Amino acid sequence: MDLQQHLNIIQAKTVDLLPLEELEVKLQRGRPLRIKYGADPSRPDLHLGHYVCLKKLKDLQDLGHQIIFIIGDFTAMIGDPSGRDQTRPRLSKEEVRENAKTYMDQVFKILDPEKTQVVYNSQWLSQLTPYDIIDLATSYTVARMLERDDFQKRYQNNIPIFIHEFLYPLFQGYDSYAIQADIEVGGTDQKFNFIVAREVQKHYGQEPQVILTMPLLVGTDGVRKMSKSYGNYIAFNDPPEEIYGKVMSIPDEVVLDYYSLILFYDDASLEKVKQWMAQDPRNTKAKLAYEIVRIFYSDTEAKRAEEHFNRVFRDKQAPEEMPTFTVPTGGMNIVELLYQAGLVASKSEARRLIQQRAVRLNQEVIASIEAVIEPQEPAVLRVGKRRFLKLLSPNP
RNA sequence: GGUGGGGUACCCAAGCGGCCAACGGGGGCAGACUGUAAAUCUGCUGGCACAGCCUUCGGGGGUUCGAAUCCUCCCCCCACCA
Repeated sequence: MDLQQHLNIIQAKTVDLLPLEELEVKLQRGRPLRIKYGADPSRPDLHLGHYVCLKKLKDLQDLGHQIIFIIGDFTAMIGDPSGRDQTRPRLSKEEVRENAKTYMDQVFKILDPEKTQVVYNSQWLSQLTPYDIIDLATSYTVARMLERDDFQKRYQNNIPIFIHEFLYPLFQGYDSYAIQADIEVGGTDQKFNFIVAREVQKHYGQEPQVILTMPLLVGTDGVRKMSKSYGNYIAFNDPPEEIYGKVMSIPDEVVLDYYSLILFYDDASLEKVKQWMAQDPRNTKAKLAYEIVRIFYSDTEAKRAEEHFNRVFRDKQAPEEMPTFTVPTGGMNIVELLYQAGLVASKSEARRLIQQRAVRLNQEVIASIEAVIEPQEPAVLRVGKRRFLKLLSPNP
């Protein structure tokens, strides 16, 4: 493979890749590059938004470069309050370890564990003395810190910025120095931090890293970026049917984004998807859903998820598998039953749903909150579109 | 350190002694329509033993027949000044 091909793969789907010249110089040396990726162990649930970067890491790994995964345990133990409203929970060492394990289990669905190095940044950050920290702090100015758009926004909107939040980008930069990163990969929201890292590396006389940012994936609401706190995410650990269903529910406008950033379709292929989308949006999306399930599971699971979806939502049949509940002899009040079976969070919710004609027993709407359900088989209770319960008779 | 403004349900935001489980918007849930898309229309959105009762308006104490609303102390946030 020549340099240009190599570069093309690295460059695919990136937003920033700079400075390009420095990357070329690094590549020309012929040695594997050290690729940094930072993980936040306070949020161990990975979702498709993370996948965009992981896919990039995977491609880099396949090109023979060394992936270095930094678990930001130091930050997690201190409790970084950035990202607005809530103070992040401070985690104990044990919790961090556990989260990190959960995190990496998911990562290794994509990356090759044999070729991935995992390190904890407390290893070096906790060694820093006040002297070291002040020295580190001389590598950047307050004015430049305030350039960061989220700081700027907060500053303008009277949302507090804490001193230590200025320190985090510096620590992140120190991470780059500590592991001698050649490239750092992350979402575009990380660009600022990556730039700070370059300054930090220079401060210590190290060759600065190249910045590689990936687009942020829009969430299932089609509006905001995918994020756990917005509840618009598709998690690595979601069951196959869940992933399939969530993909089917994304707005049409973002289907192309997903083909591009998850499946990494090139421009020519995307053009075809675009046409297909215009003709048959339903199946264009179904294909997407299938492929995404396949990434995290397998062909078999993807097939099963598809069948499940078609059965339940297209053909409006009950799913093959659903939770069960044994109705006691003599019957049970419907409100009580829904609550005890865990289909609703409270009895009030059960009453509301019944009054809204959202509860069905074998296709028949149950309209009265006084209704008593007798043991019978086969019987399927359904709440709304997606909550199902199989009723059983007590064993004689 | 001083002065002024502010903390209300998942989020934003009204209310400023009883008509307040608390206007309105967002989000969410449900129904109709669909491709479980979007858009649109409608209803719901604290709990329970549900024409009633219980808990909720930063925290504690108090005034009152009655407080999210008044007094007091405390905690937190913001702005300006120093």
